[in-house]
Amino acid sequence: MAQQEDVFKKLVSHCKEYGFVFPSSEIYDGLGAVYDYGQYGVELKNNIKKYWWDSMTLLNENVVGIDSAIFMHPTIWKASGHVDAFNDPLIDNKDSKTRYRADVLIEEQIAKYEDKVNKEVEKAAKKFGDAFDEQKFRETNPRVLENETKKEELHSRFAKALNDSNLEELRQIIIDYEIVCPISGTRNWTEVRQFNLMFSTEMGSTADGATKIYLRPETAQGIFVNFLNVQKSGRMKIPFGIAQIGKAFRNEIVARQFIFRMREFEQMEMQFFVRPGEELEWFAKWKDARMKWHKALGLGNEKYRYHDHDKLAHYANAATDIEFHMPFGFKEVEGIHSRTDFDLSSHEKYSGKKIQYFDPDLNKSYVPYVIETSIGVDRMFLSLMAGCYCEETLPDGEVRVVLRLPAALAPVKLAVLPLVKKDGLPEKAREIMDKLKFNFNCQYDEKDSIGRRYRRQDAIGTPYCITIDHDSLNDNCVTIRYRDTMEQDRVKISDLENIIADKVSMKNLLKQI
RNA sequence: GCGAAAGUAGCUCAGUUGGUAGAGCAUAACCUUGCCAAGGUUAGGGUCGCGGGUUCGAGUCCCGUCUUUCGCUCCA
Repeated sequence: MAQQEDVFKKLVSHCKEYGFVFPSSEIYDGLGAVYDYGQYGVELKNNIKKYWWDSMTLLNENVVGIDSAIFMHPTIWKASGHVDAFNDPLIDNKDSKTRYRADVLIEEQIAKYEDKVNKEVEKAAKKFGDAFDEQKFRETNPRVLENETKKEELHSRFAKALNDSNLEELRQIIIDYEIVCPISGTRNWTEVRQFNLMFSTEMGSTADGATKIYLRPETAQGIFVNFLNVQKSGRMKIPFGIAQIGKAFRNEIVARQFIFRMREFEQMEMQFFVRPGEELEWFAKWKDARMKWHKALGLGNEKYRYHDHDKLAHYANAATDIEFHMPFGFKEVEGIHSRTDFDLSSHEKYSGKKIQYFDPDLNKSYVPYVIETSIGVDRMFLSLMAGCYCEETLPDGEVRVVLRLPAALAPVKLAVLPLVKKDGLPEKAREIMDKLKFNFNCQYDEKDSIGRRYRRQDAIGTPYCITIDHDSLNDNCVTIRYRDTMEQDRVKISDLENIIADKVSMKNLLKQI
């Protein structure tokens, strides 16, 4: 484990040192759990997105893409369940380190007062037998009266605090009524906090006319609310899917582990609409298809596994994760969920619009069922970095740091290196650069010894280097050096374009799915 | 959020009982070599996370704060 943490630390350093990922706002001490992608990071990230997008929209005739806005009508988040599901006032006991819902703690206290009253009444009833006048006892017994008063005071304060969403008052109530933690028995409480996982902002330029809107916590809802638009304008027939890549935002309580859990992140989601009753069949199909997509990258099949959910979310009838072996253990990279008709039905209800599909084969209308595949771009990025980062000891004992990224995803495809920076070699190299730069991300480097330049390219995952030497000027050939094997071939300059194009093509990757 | 540890150059780190900052690698320029890092000369780069306090004097001691990492907690 210590060794794995070590690898993780090295990976984070490597990401920063070589321009893949930087902490956000670093010169201002950073911003919690927000990161920026650097010059190589953005290339890798774009390539990941292209790999996914092409695998969805090119390989599946019945999957099309959209790009919906981040801002959406606030009622959408009521329909999806996001507004209500995460609105509880929470408080922590510092001694037992246990988190409670503040409202539940207070309600329990109210119940305790009621219990006390009831016990007094029971006791008296036993004692006095038939002669017991409960009404009178309740009105006169000092202990009953005391508890009743407390209960009522507490209840009205509590109701008012809840109504006003007054979190400080909730805490004050807990302190005033000496409510203790059931585990530690202490009253060492934190502040009461409301954890809403959605970020909100205001739309509208005047303060009083502004509407509270949310930054989307998932991209899926943008697909659901456009279901009819796409289905009708694209003449889509069920089964069909809608894919989308975009930013999502979650105000995580604890965001950690580098880019694994961020507050601003990017999702690649595909919602596949199917006939009711056929959803589990499609669920199995997508589960399989998505795993193939991952394994085609060649990071090693043993690094992936499924994690089937036993406990299902309110909307799902089947769910599984694809987990990747990160340096800190197997972690979720992608989720595949059978979401039933929960979302579309809910939007029907809240919008008042019929959201159904007329199925000519069945000759009837229905609300389609949905299979969702949802993958985090940033997690995918991290799994690639983790899976490809390699410190290799060469036969002479020297250590080589190499990023064995799939060629199709590598930020830089080709480095063009004159063996020496004189004798017309740089000029020849520039000539080759100018021919190839339209096809691939190429990098020219003439600084330092050739060996050192190879290592620099290894560190950013450049799969191919070509070296222009003195012979090149006469025979129009260059050596091509392979990142993974460090072997070299001599090839014609005129063949370079085709050779490299084939090696870095996304097509060859997609064919393996 | 609670608890623990850490924060000094782009990266990894050193810095003695408190006396105004160093190394290796990296970067840039020039010279030299030329197919797998670490040749020579030179240069740039740090208000020691930030703010207060103690002191004649703080990278060092104290307090606060921010950030990061780990554990717990949470995770549609």
